[in-house]
Amino acid sequence: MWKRHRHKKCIKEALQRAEQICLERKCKLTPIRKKVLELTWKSHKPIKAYDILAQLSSEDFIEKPPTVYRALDFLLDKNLIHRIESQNAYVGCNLNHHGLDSKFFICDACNEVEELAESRINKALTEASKKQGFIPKLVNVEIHGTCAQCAQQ
Amino acid sequence: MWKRHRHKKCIKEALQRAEQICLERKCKLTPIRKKVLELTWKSHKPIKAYDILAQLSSEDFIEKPPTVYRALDFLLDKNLIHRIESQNAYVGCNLNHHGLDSKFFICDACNEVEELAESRINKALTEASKKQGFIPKLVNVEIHGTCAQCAQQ
DNA sequence: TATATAATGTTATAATATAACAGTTTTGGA
DNA sequence: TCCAAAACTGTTATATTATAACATTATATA
Repeated sequence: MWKRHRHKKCIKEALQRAEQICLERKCKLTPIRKKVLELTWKSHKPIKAYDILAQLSSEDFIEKPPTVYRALDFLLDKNLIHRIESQNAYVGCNLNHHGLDSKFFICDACNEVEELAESRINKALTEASKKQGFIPKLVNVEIHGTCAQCAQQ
Repeated sequence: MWKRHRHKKCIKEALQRAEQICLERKCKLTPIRKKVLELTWKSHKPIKAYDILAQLSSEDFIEKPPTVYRALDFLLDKNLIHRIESQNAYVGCNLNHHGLDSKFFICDACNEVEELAESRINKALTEASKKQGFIPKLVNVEIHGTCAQCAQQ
């Protein structure tokens, strides 16, 4: 995704953020939830629920779908991960979501996903909503195409 | 969705557009495809593949999943319908898509969907892409919330 | 320590989608 | 016209994604 991207730092920061948010919201980052969060951060490619399942079962965890979906639901609720709707897959999030909007660039070549925090888009969406009399609660934007790295090649 | 909305007109126009597009693109709006298109236009609420299946089987059509998914794929390819990713459901489209972008208001109260043709949003998306060096091919925007009609009540 | 709440375990099944191959219809060219 | 290719549809089976429902265990706190 990015040149000279130190991914271990991403993961570490994500886990620290998660701990922080769980403190604030008085909930627990249990071993399963933590492990699932780590797996969504394994790379910047979205991971599928049943792939998470497979990874868990290759370790000491119990390997039934509800286990995974519960952990995913927990993490989604805390905005620690997002669901990429067009792929039925999940990816870690390191943004602070004030509004409930998520916007992604999804590279169809390398499958990496990058989340945007772009207020211009939000502004345009808000204005379009107002014009229509629509009251927005939750926004999801998925932009498929080719990322800068893949485009160079 | 809209006050005094004459829905039969929507359906009629959608079918005419479909015939037109099939002429231009030298493909056929077969009875199954036409029927599936009509079902996506039954209302402005997205319809699920297996609900289409159920409706088909209550008529003279064959009722197997591939039949439906093939028709849906055909219609999606021609931009005659769209898939609402957050609902695994399908809805008719009456816009002319120049770029491959689709943007929806989805009312969580009445479940009706309205498609936007809003160039300001496209512009913001294009600019954000350029800034990131990302080459967009296909954009999907789903805005959940409350529509004007439902908000009044 | 009792007990309520949260979290996890377990079984089963629902909902969504596609692979693979067989048969039929349509189309366009010899 | 008739043949071959392409497009379309039929059919069986199965893959993929997700949840319902209830049992058990851990944790927090009165």
